[in-house]
Amino acid sequence: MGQTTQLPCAGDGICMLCKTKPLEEEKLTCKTCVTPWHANCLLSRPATLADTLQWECPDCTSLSAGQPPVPAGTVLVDGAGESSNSLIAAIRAIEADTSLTERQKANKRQQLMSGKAGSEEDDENGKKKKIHKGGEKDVLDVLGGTLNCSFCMQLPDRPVTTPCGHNFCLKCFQKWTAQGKSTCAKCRHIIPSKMASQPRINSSLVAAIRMAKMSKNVVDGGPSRVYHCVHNQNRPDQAYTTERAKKRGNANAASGKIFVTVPHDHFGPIPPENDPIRNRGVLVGDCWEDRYECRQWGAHFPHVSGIAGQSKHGAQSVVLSGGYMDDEDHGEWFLYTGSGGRDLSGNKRTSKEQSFDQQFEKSNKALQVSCMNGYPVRVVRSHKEKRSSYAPEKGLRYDGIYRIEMCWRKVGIQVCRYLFVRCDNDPAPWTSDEHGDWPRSLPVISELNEATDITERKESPSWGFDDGDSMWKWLKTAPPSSKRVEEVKEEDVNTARIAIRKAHNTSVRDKLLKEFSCLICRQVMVSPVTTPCAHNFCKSCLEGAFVGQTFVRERSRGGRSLRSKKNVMKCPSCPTDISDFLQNLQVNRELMDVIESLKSKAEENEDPEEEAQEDAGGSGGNSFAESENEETSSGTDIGDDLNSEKPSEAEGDENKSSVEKHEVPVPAVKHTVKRKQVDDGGNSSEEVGAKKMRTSSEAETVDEGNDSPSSPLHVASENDFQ
DNA sequence: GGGCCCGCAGGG
DNA sequence: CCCTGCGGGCCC
Repeated sequence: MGQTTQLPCAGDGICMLCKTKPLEEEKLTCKTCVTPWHANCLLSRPATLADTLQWECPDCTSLSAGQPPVPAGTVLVDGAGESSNSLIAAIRAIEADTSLTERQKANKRQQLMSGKAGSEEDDENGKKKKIHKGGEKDVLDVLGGTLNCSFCMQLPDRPVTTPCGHNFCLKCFQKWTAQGKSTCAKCRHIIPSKMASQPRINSSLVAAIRMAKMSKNVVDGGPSRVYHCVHNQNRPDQAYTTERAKKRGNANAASGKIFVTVPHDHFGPIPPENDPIRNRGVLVGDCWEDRYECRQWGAHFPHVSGIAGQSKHGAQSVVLSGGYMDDEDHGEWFLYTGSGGRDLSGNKRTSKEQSFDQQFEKSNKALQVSCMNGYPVRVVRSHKEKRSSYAPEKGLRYDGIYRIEMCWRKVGIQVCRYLFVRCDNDPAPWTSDEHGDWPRSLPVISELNEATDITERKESPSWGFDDGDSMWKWLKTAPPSSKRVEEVKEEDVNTARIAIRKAHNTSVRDKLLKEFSCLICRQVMVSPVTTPCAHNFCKSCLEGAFVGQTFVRERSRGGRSLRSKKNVMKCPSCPTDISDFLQNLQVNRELMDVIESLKSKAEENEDPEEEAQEDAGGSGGNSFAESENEETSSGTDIGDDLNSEKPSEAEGDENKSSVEKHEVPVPAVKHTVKRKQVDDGGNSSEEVGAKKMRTSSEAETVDEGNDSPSSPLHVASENDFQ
């Protein structure tokens, strides 16, 4: 794997693409990052000696311009040519301005990207005005650039945090480690190898940057619909702390109630009108504990299969969960492998080895149909995809709409392959951008050179970017559904809505709490530390959590290490061993500064939250109310209310009764599960399975309580492609 | 952490 | 009705 893109030479000088050590004259050094590259493996090489000296590598080109280099012959995704031309032209103009220093150029580029520029093309297009109302002094101004990534000197994009508390862009960090560097670029502390190989995005910092960018709005209690993704990931890992986690038995559970009213063959986003319970639809960043919950909210219906689709109709959604080793995830685009070709004998559901060829049939055909028609495909990422930096820490997360731009069959044991490219109006959960996707050019896929059955879309896509509206939408009518939709009872909707609103809160302090609570003390973090697994705690809380346990240092007695497995100290939020990290806790000063700054801003404007709450209430927003989650889970509020009306209803032998009766917002659907009996004779008492229960409490993702129509696409700014 | 195996849902 | 499947719990 890893053959798709262009890669530099590693620390040992070996080209990461062709794995050979290039001759001196085959080496190209980037003028910006000084990384060596193998010229023979580049898609386009500088033509003259002068060009060679001024050569900028593909990474830097894409980092600075937010756009990958576009080699000759690259297909442009629709719209890119038109709409982003002016932006690209503006970037080129900056680059060409010899009166500017590199630093000034970077600043200008950043302004351009973040929509603050107020420059020519704003007026030209007249559609990029909204976000920054005037030049108010926001949190970022106050911080004066301390948050910037020390590689690119810009706000960290997809921020990752080293155990020593320093923050970088994921891309910059990866480039650093790819050169064989194993120490922090800022303080030279050692970077643990696991973090170097699998850096995880620090979702609190994503939130911090988003809030800082929009700090004016935050204080207004204003829109922040993009946050909901974050705190969900950053919540304590209930699987290790609560009763619910100890409960077992979802393995063979029946599906719970579907809470949305879209048919199973519905294409595109789940809109608010099909979400009678929350009236907000499924938003980018929504998280679920498992595939059952994901299914209940309509993001992806099949509970084992990774592809939802019908060969005649098209595919509606996919899940990325690492089931196929060839998959490659670059966030805004990824390569997906079709299903099939595996030996499932022995009553298996999955298998690792690809034992025979796949064909474009069934689900694989469905994906191909979606490719050819340019249908929107919902994408859900699972924590089980361990190799991706974009995977959520736990559970599953809705990452928005993608389109399949091409598909083909790969050589070897033939598998169907699909190139997915993001095209959603909301920003991806890992960016701190305020805007969604802008049409982008396709990445270069090297495996295509040896591919067969290459399929590309011939006609215009059904889902595309409308230049007039500056947004992605249906350009053709959506394919009609052939499935029936289950209704949701009116009174249940109302009951649920009231219950949800009860748990709703929108004060600034609550928002800070949601995003920045320490997972131990549940207060807004003081002196935050970020673990290598990207969880955040107060320094003192984390220290306190292990105070009873004496850490046995790694010294040996009689040659034998004292630290056995039992002495390993696990992150309070996940099973990661953080023993080493605990030995030398470093505060994430940059995160701390943002939080402090936001906090003091919030305190300045303490009052106006009441009205804001009123307004927001109308949209039926809800929130997690996560701070009480352990004792009285937020969902139980709802469940209890409803259950008290209908006590012990689904108690019965037929497990599907409640489903068929549409006991709607009952978040807890009960069902029985038969357990396999292991030989020992007639013990009838145990053999009928235990009652299993699924609650939806974890499925309630946060809504910032604001669906104000002013939210949408703001500035057209270019998204970093890879 | 790896292997095993189950019911269930959905496509055809 | 049969076949498939990027889950999930459990046991080791």
